[in-house]
Amino acid sequence: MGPTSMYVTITSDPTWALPPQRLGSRKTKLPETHLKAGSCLYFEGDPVERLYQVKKGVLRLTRLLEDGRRQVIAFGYPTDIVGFPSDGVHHTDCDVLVDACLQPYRRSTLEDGGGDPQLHRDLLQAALREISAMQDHFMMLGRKSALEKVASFLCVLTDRVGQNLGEYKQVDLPMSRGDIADFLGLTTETVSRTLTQLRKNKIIAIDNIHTIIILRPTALLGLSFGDRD
Amino acid sequence: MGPTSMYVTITSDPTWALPPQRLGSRKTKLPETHLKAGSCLYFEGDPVERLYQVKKGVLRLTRLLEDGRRQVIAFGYPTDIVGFPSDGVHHTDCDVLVDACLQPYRRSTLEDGGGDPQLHRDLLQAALREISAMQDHFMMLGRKSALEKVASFLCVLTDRVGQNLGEYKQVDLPMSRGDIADFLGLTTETVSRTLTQLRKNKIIAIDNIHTIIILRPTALLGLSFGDRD
DNA sequence: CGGGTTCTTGACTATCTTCAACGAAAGTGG
DNA sequence: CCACTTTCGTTGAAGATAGTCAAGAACCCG
Repeated sequence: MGPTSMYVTITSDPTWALPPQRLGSRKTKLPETHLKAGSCLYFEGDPVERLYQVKKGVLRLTRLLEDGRRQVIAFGYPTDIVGFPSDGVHHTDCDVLVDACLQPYRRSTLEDGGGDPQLHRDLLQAALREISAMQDHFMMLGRKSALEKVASFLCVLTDRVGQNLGEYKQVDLPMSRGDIADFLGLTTETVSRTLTQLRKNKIIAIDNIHTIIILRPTALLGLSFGDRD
Repeated sequence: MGPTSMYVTITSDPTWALPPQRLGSRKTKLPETHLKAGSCLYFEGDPVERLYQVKKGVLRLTRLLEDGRRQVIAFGYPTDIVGFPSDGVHHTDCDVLVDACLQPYRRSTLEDGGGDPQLHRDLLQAALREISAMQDHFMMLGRKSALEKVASFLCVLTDRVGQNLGEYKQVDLPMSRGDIADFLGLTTETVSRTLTQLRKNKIIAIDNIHTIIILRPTALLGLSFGDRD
């Protein structure tokens, strides 16, 4: 997947496979930012000074409704870019889930090039990929069942940051069940039950709360598309 | 709301109120395109040659899952811009719901300026607004009830293209109930029943299938946020 | 008109949520 | 380092919301 925040979406688009590891040229590069888990990068409504490419760690982008309902918009993993402005301000909160290292870019680089045309192009492409990725996520939120959502989530995360263990795969879930629920439009209870169901069907194993072993990757992928279990 | 496709989202962002009616300067402008209802502007997977600003009419952007499930991504109303590319191809289908007149722009204008910096900036801003609007729509799809979704939909559409009739308002729904359902992540039956419920509670009146009168705009807005009816 | 599509309505069902309890894990202060 | 507290995760039972299936009504188009 490309240099844009992570959406849990099954896409077979092969052009996403090779994200540029380093954007633009090196002139007047801003220093990297290091942030501890639990800290906050920005809040909804803050004026945008910088965009950030995640180098290490995991971020969480959220939006809140007045009555407290919450939607996790995306998780930001390495190579992702977060902080696209709209009318000059942030439209999500952004918190750090896992100690992070971020490369900041000036907002002006996105908006008028700011003397680095290559970086300008890269940031724009990242924004366009973001739009496409969000469209995929619409399908997930609007049209998939709880099982399909959770299966999709595990598949995408495993593809991006999982490890191969022979025929099995393993993936770390640094976020809480509540975060996953708010990302998928479910409740924590439903996420928990769905994981249990996958475990009982021997599709996955739950090594510890934050570490999932994918016992049958192909079966899980099938479930994410709605194949009968 | 700004020059980006319509998402049904309640946002109080005041900066969205004044979309530029004409983007960029006039040099080498492409001729407007006229399309009949029922025709198709592009399909998912088509290479992107042009972006389009809707001048008149209504477009529908959709995405399909292999098994036929469908998600309407957005409806395109006048001032909206549709057709943002990702990796050079379209990621939705785009059909015409109401006879449309479109202003095309070269893809290169978005991607490298193409000799018109102002237009380049405007298109980029439209893309960034699109991201923000989609984030709002996530909240709708993931966290709102059927009643809240339908109420939100009516409110946003009325704000954008409704007419004032004294204390009442009126709005045209050129799309089918199925389109609304696929936009909101519901079934046609649920959309229909929810409209009936609003009618029975005297919040709206259904003049004809495609014309809704908002009898109590404030009450409807309340429902869209989850106030008790 | 007449036939096909779309919309509405009803009865029933399934899925997911809610509420509640319990257990496990993690954080805190002695 | 351990006991205490709190948060987080799992599970169960009950309930609500929205989906499914089916039929009839309204609308549209030739």
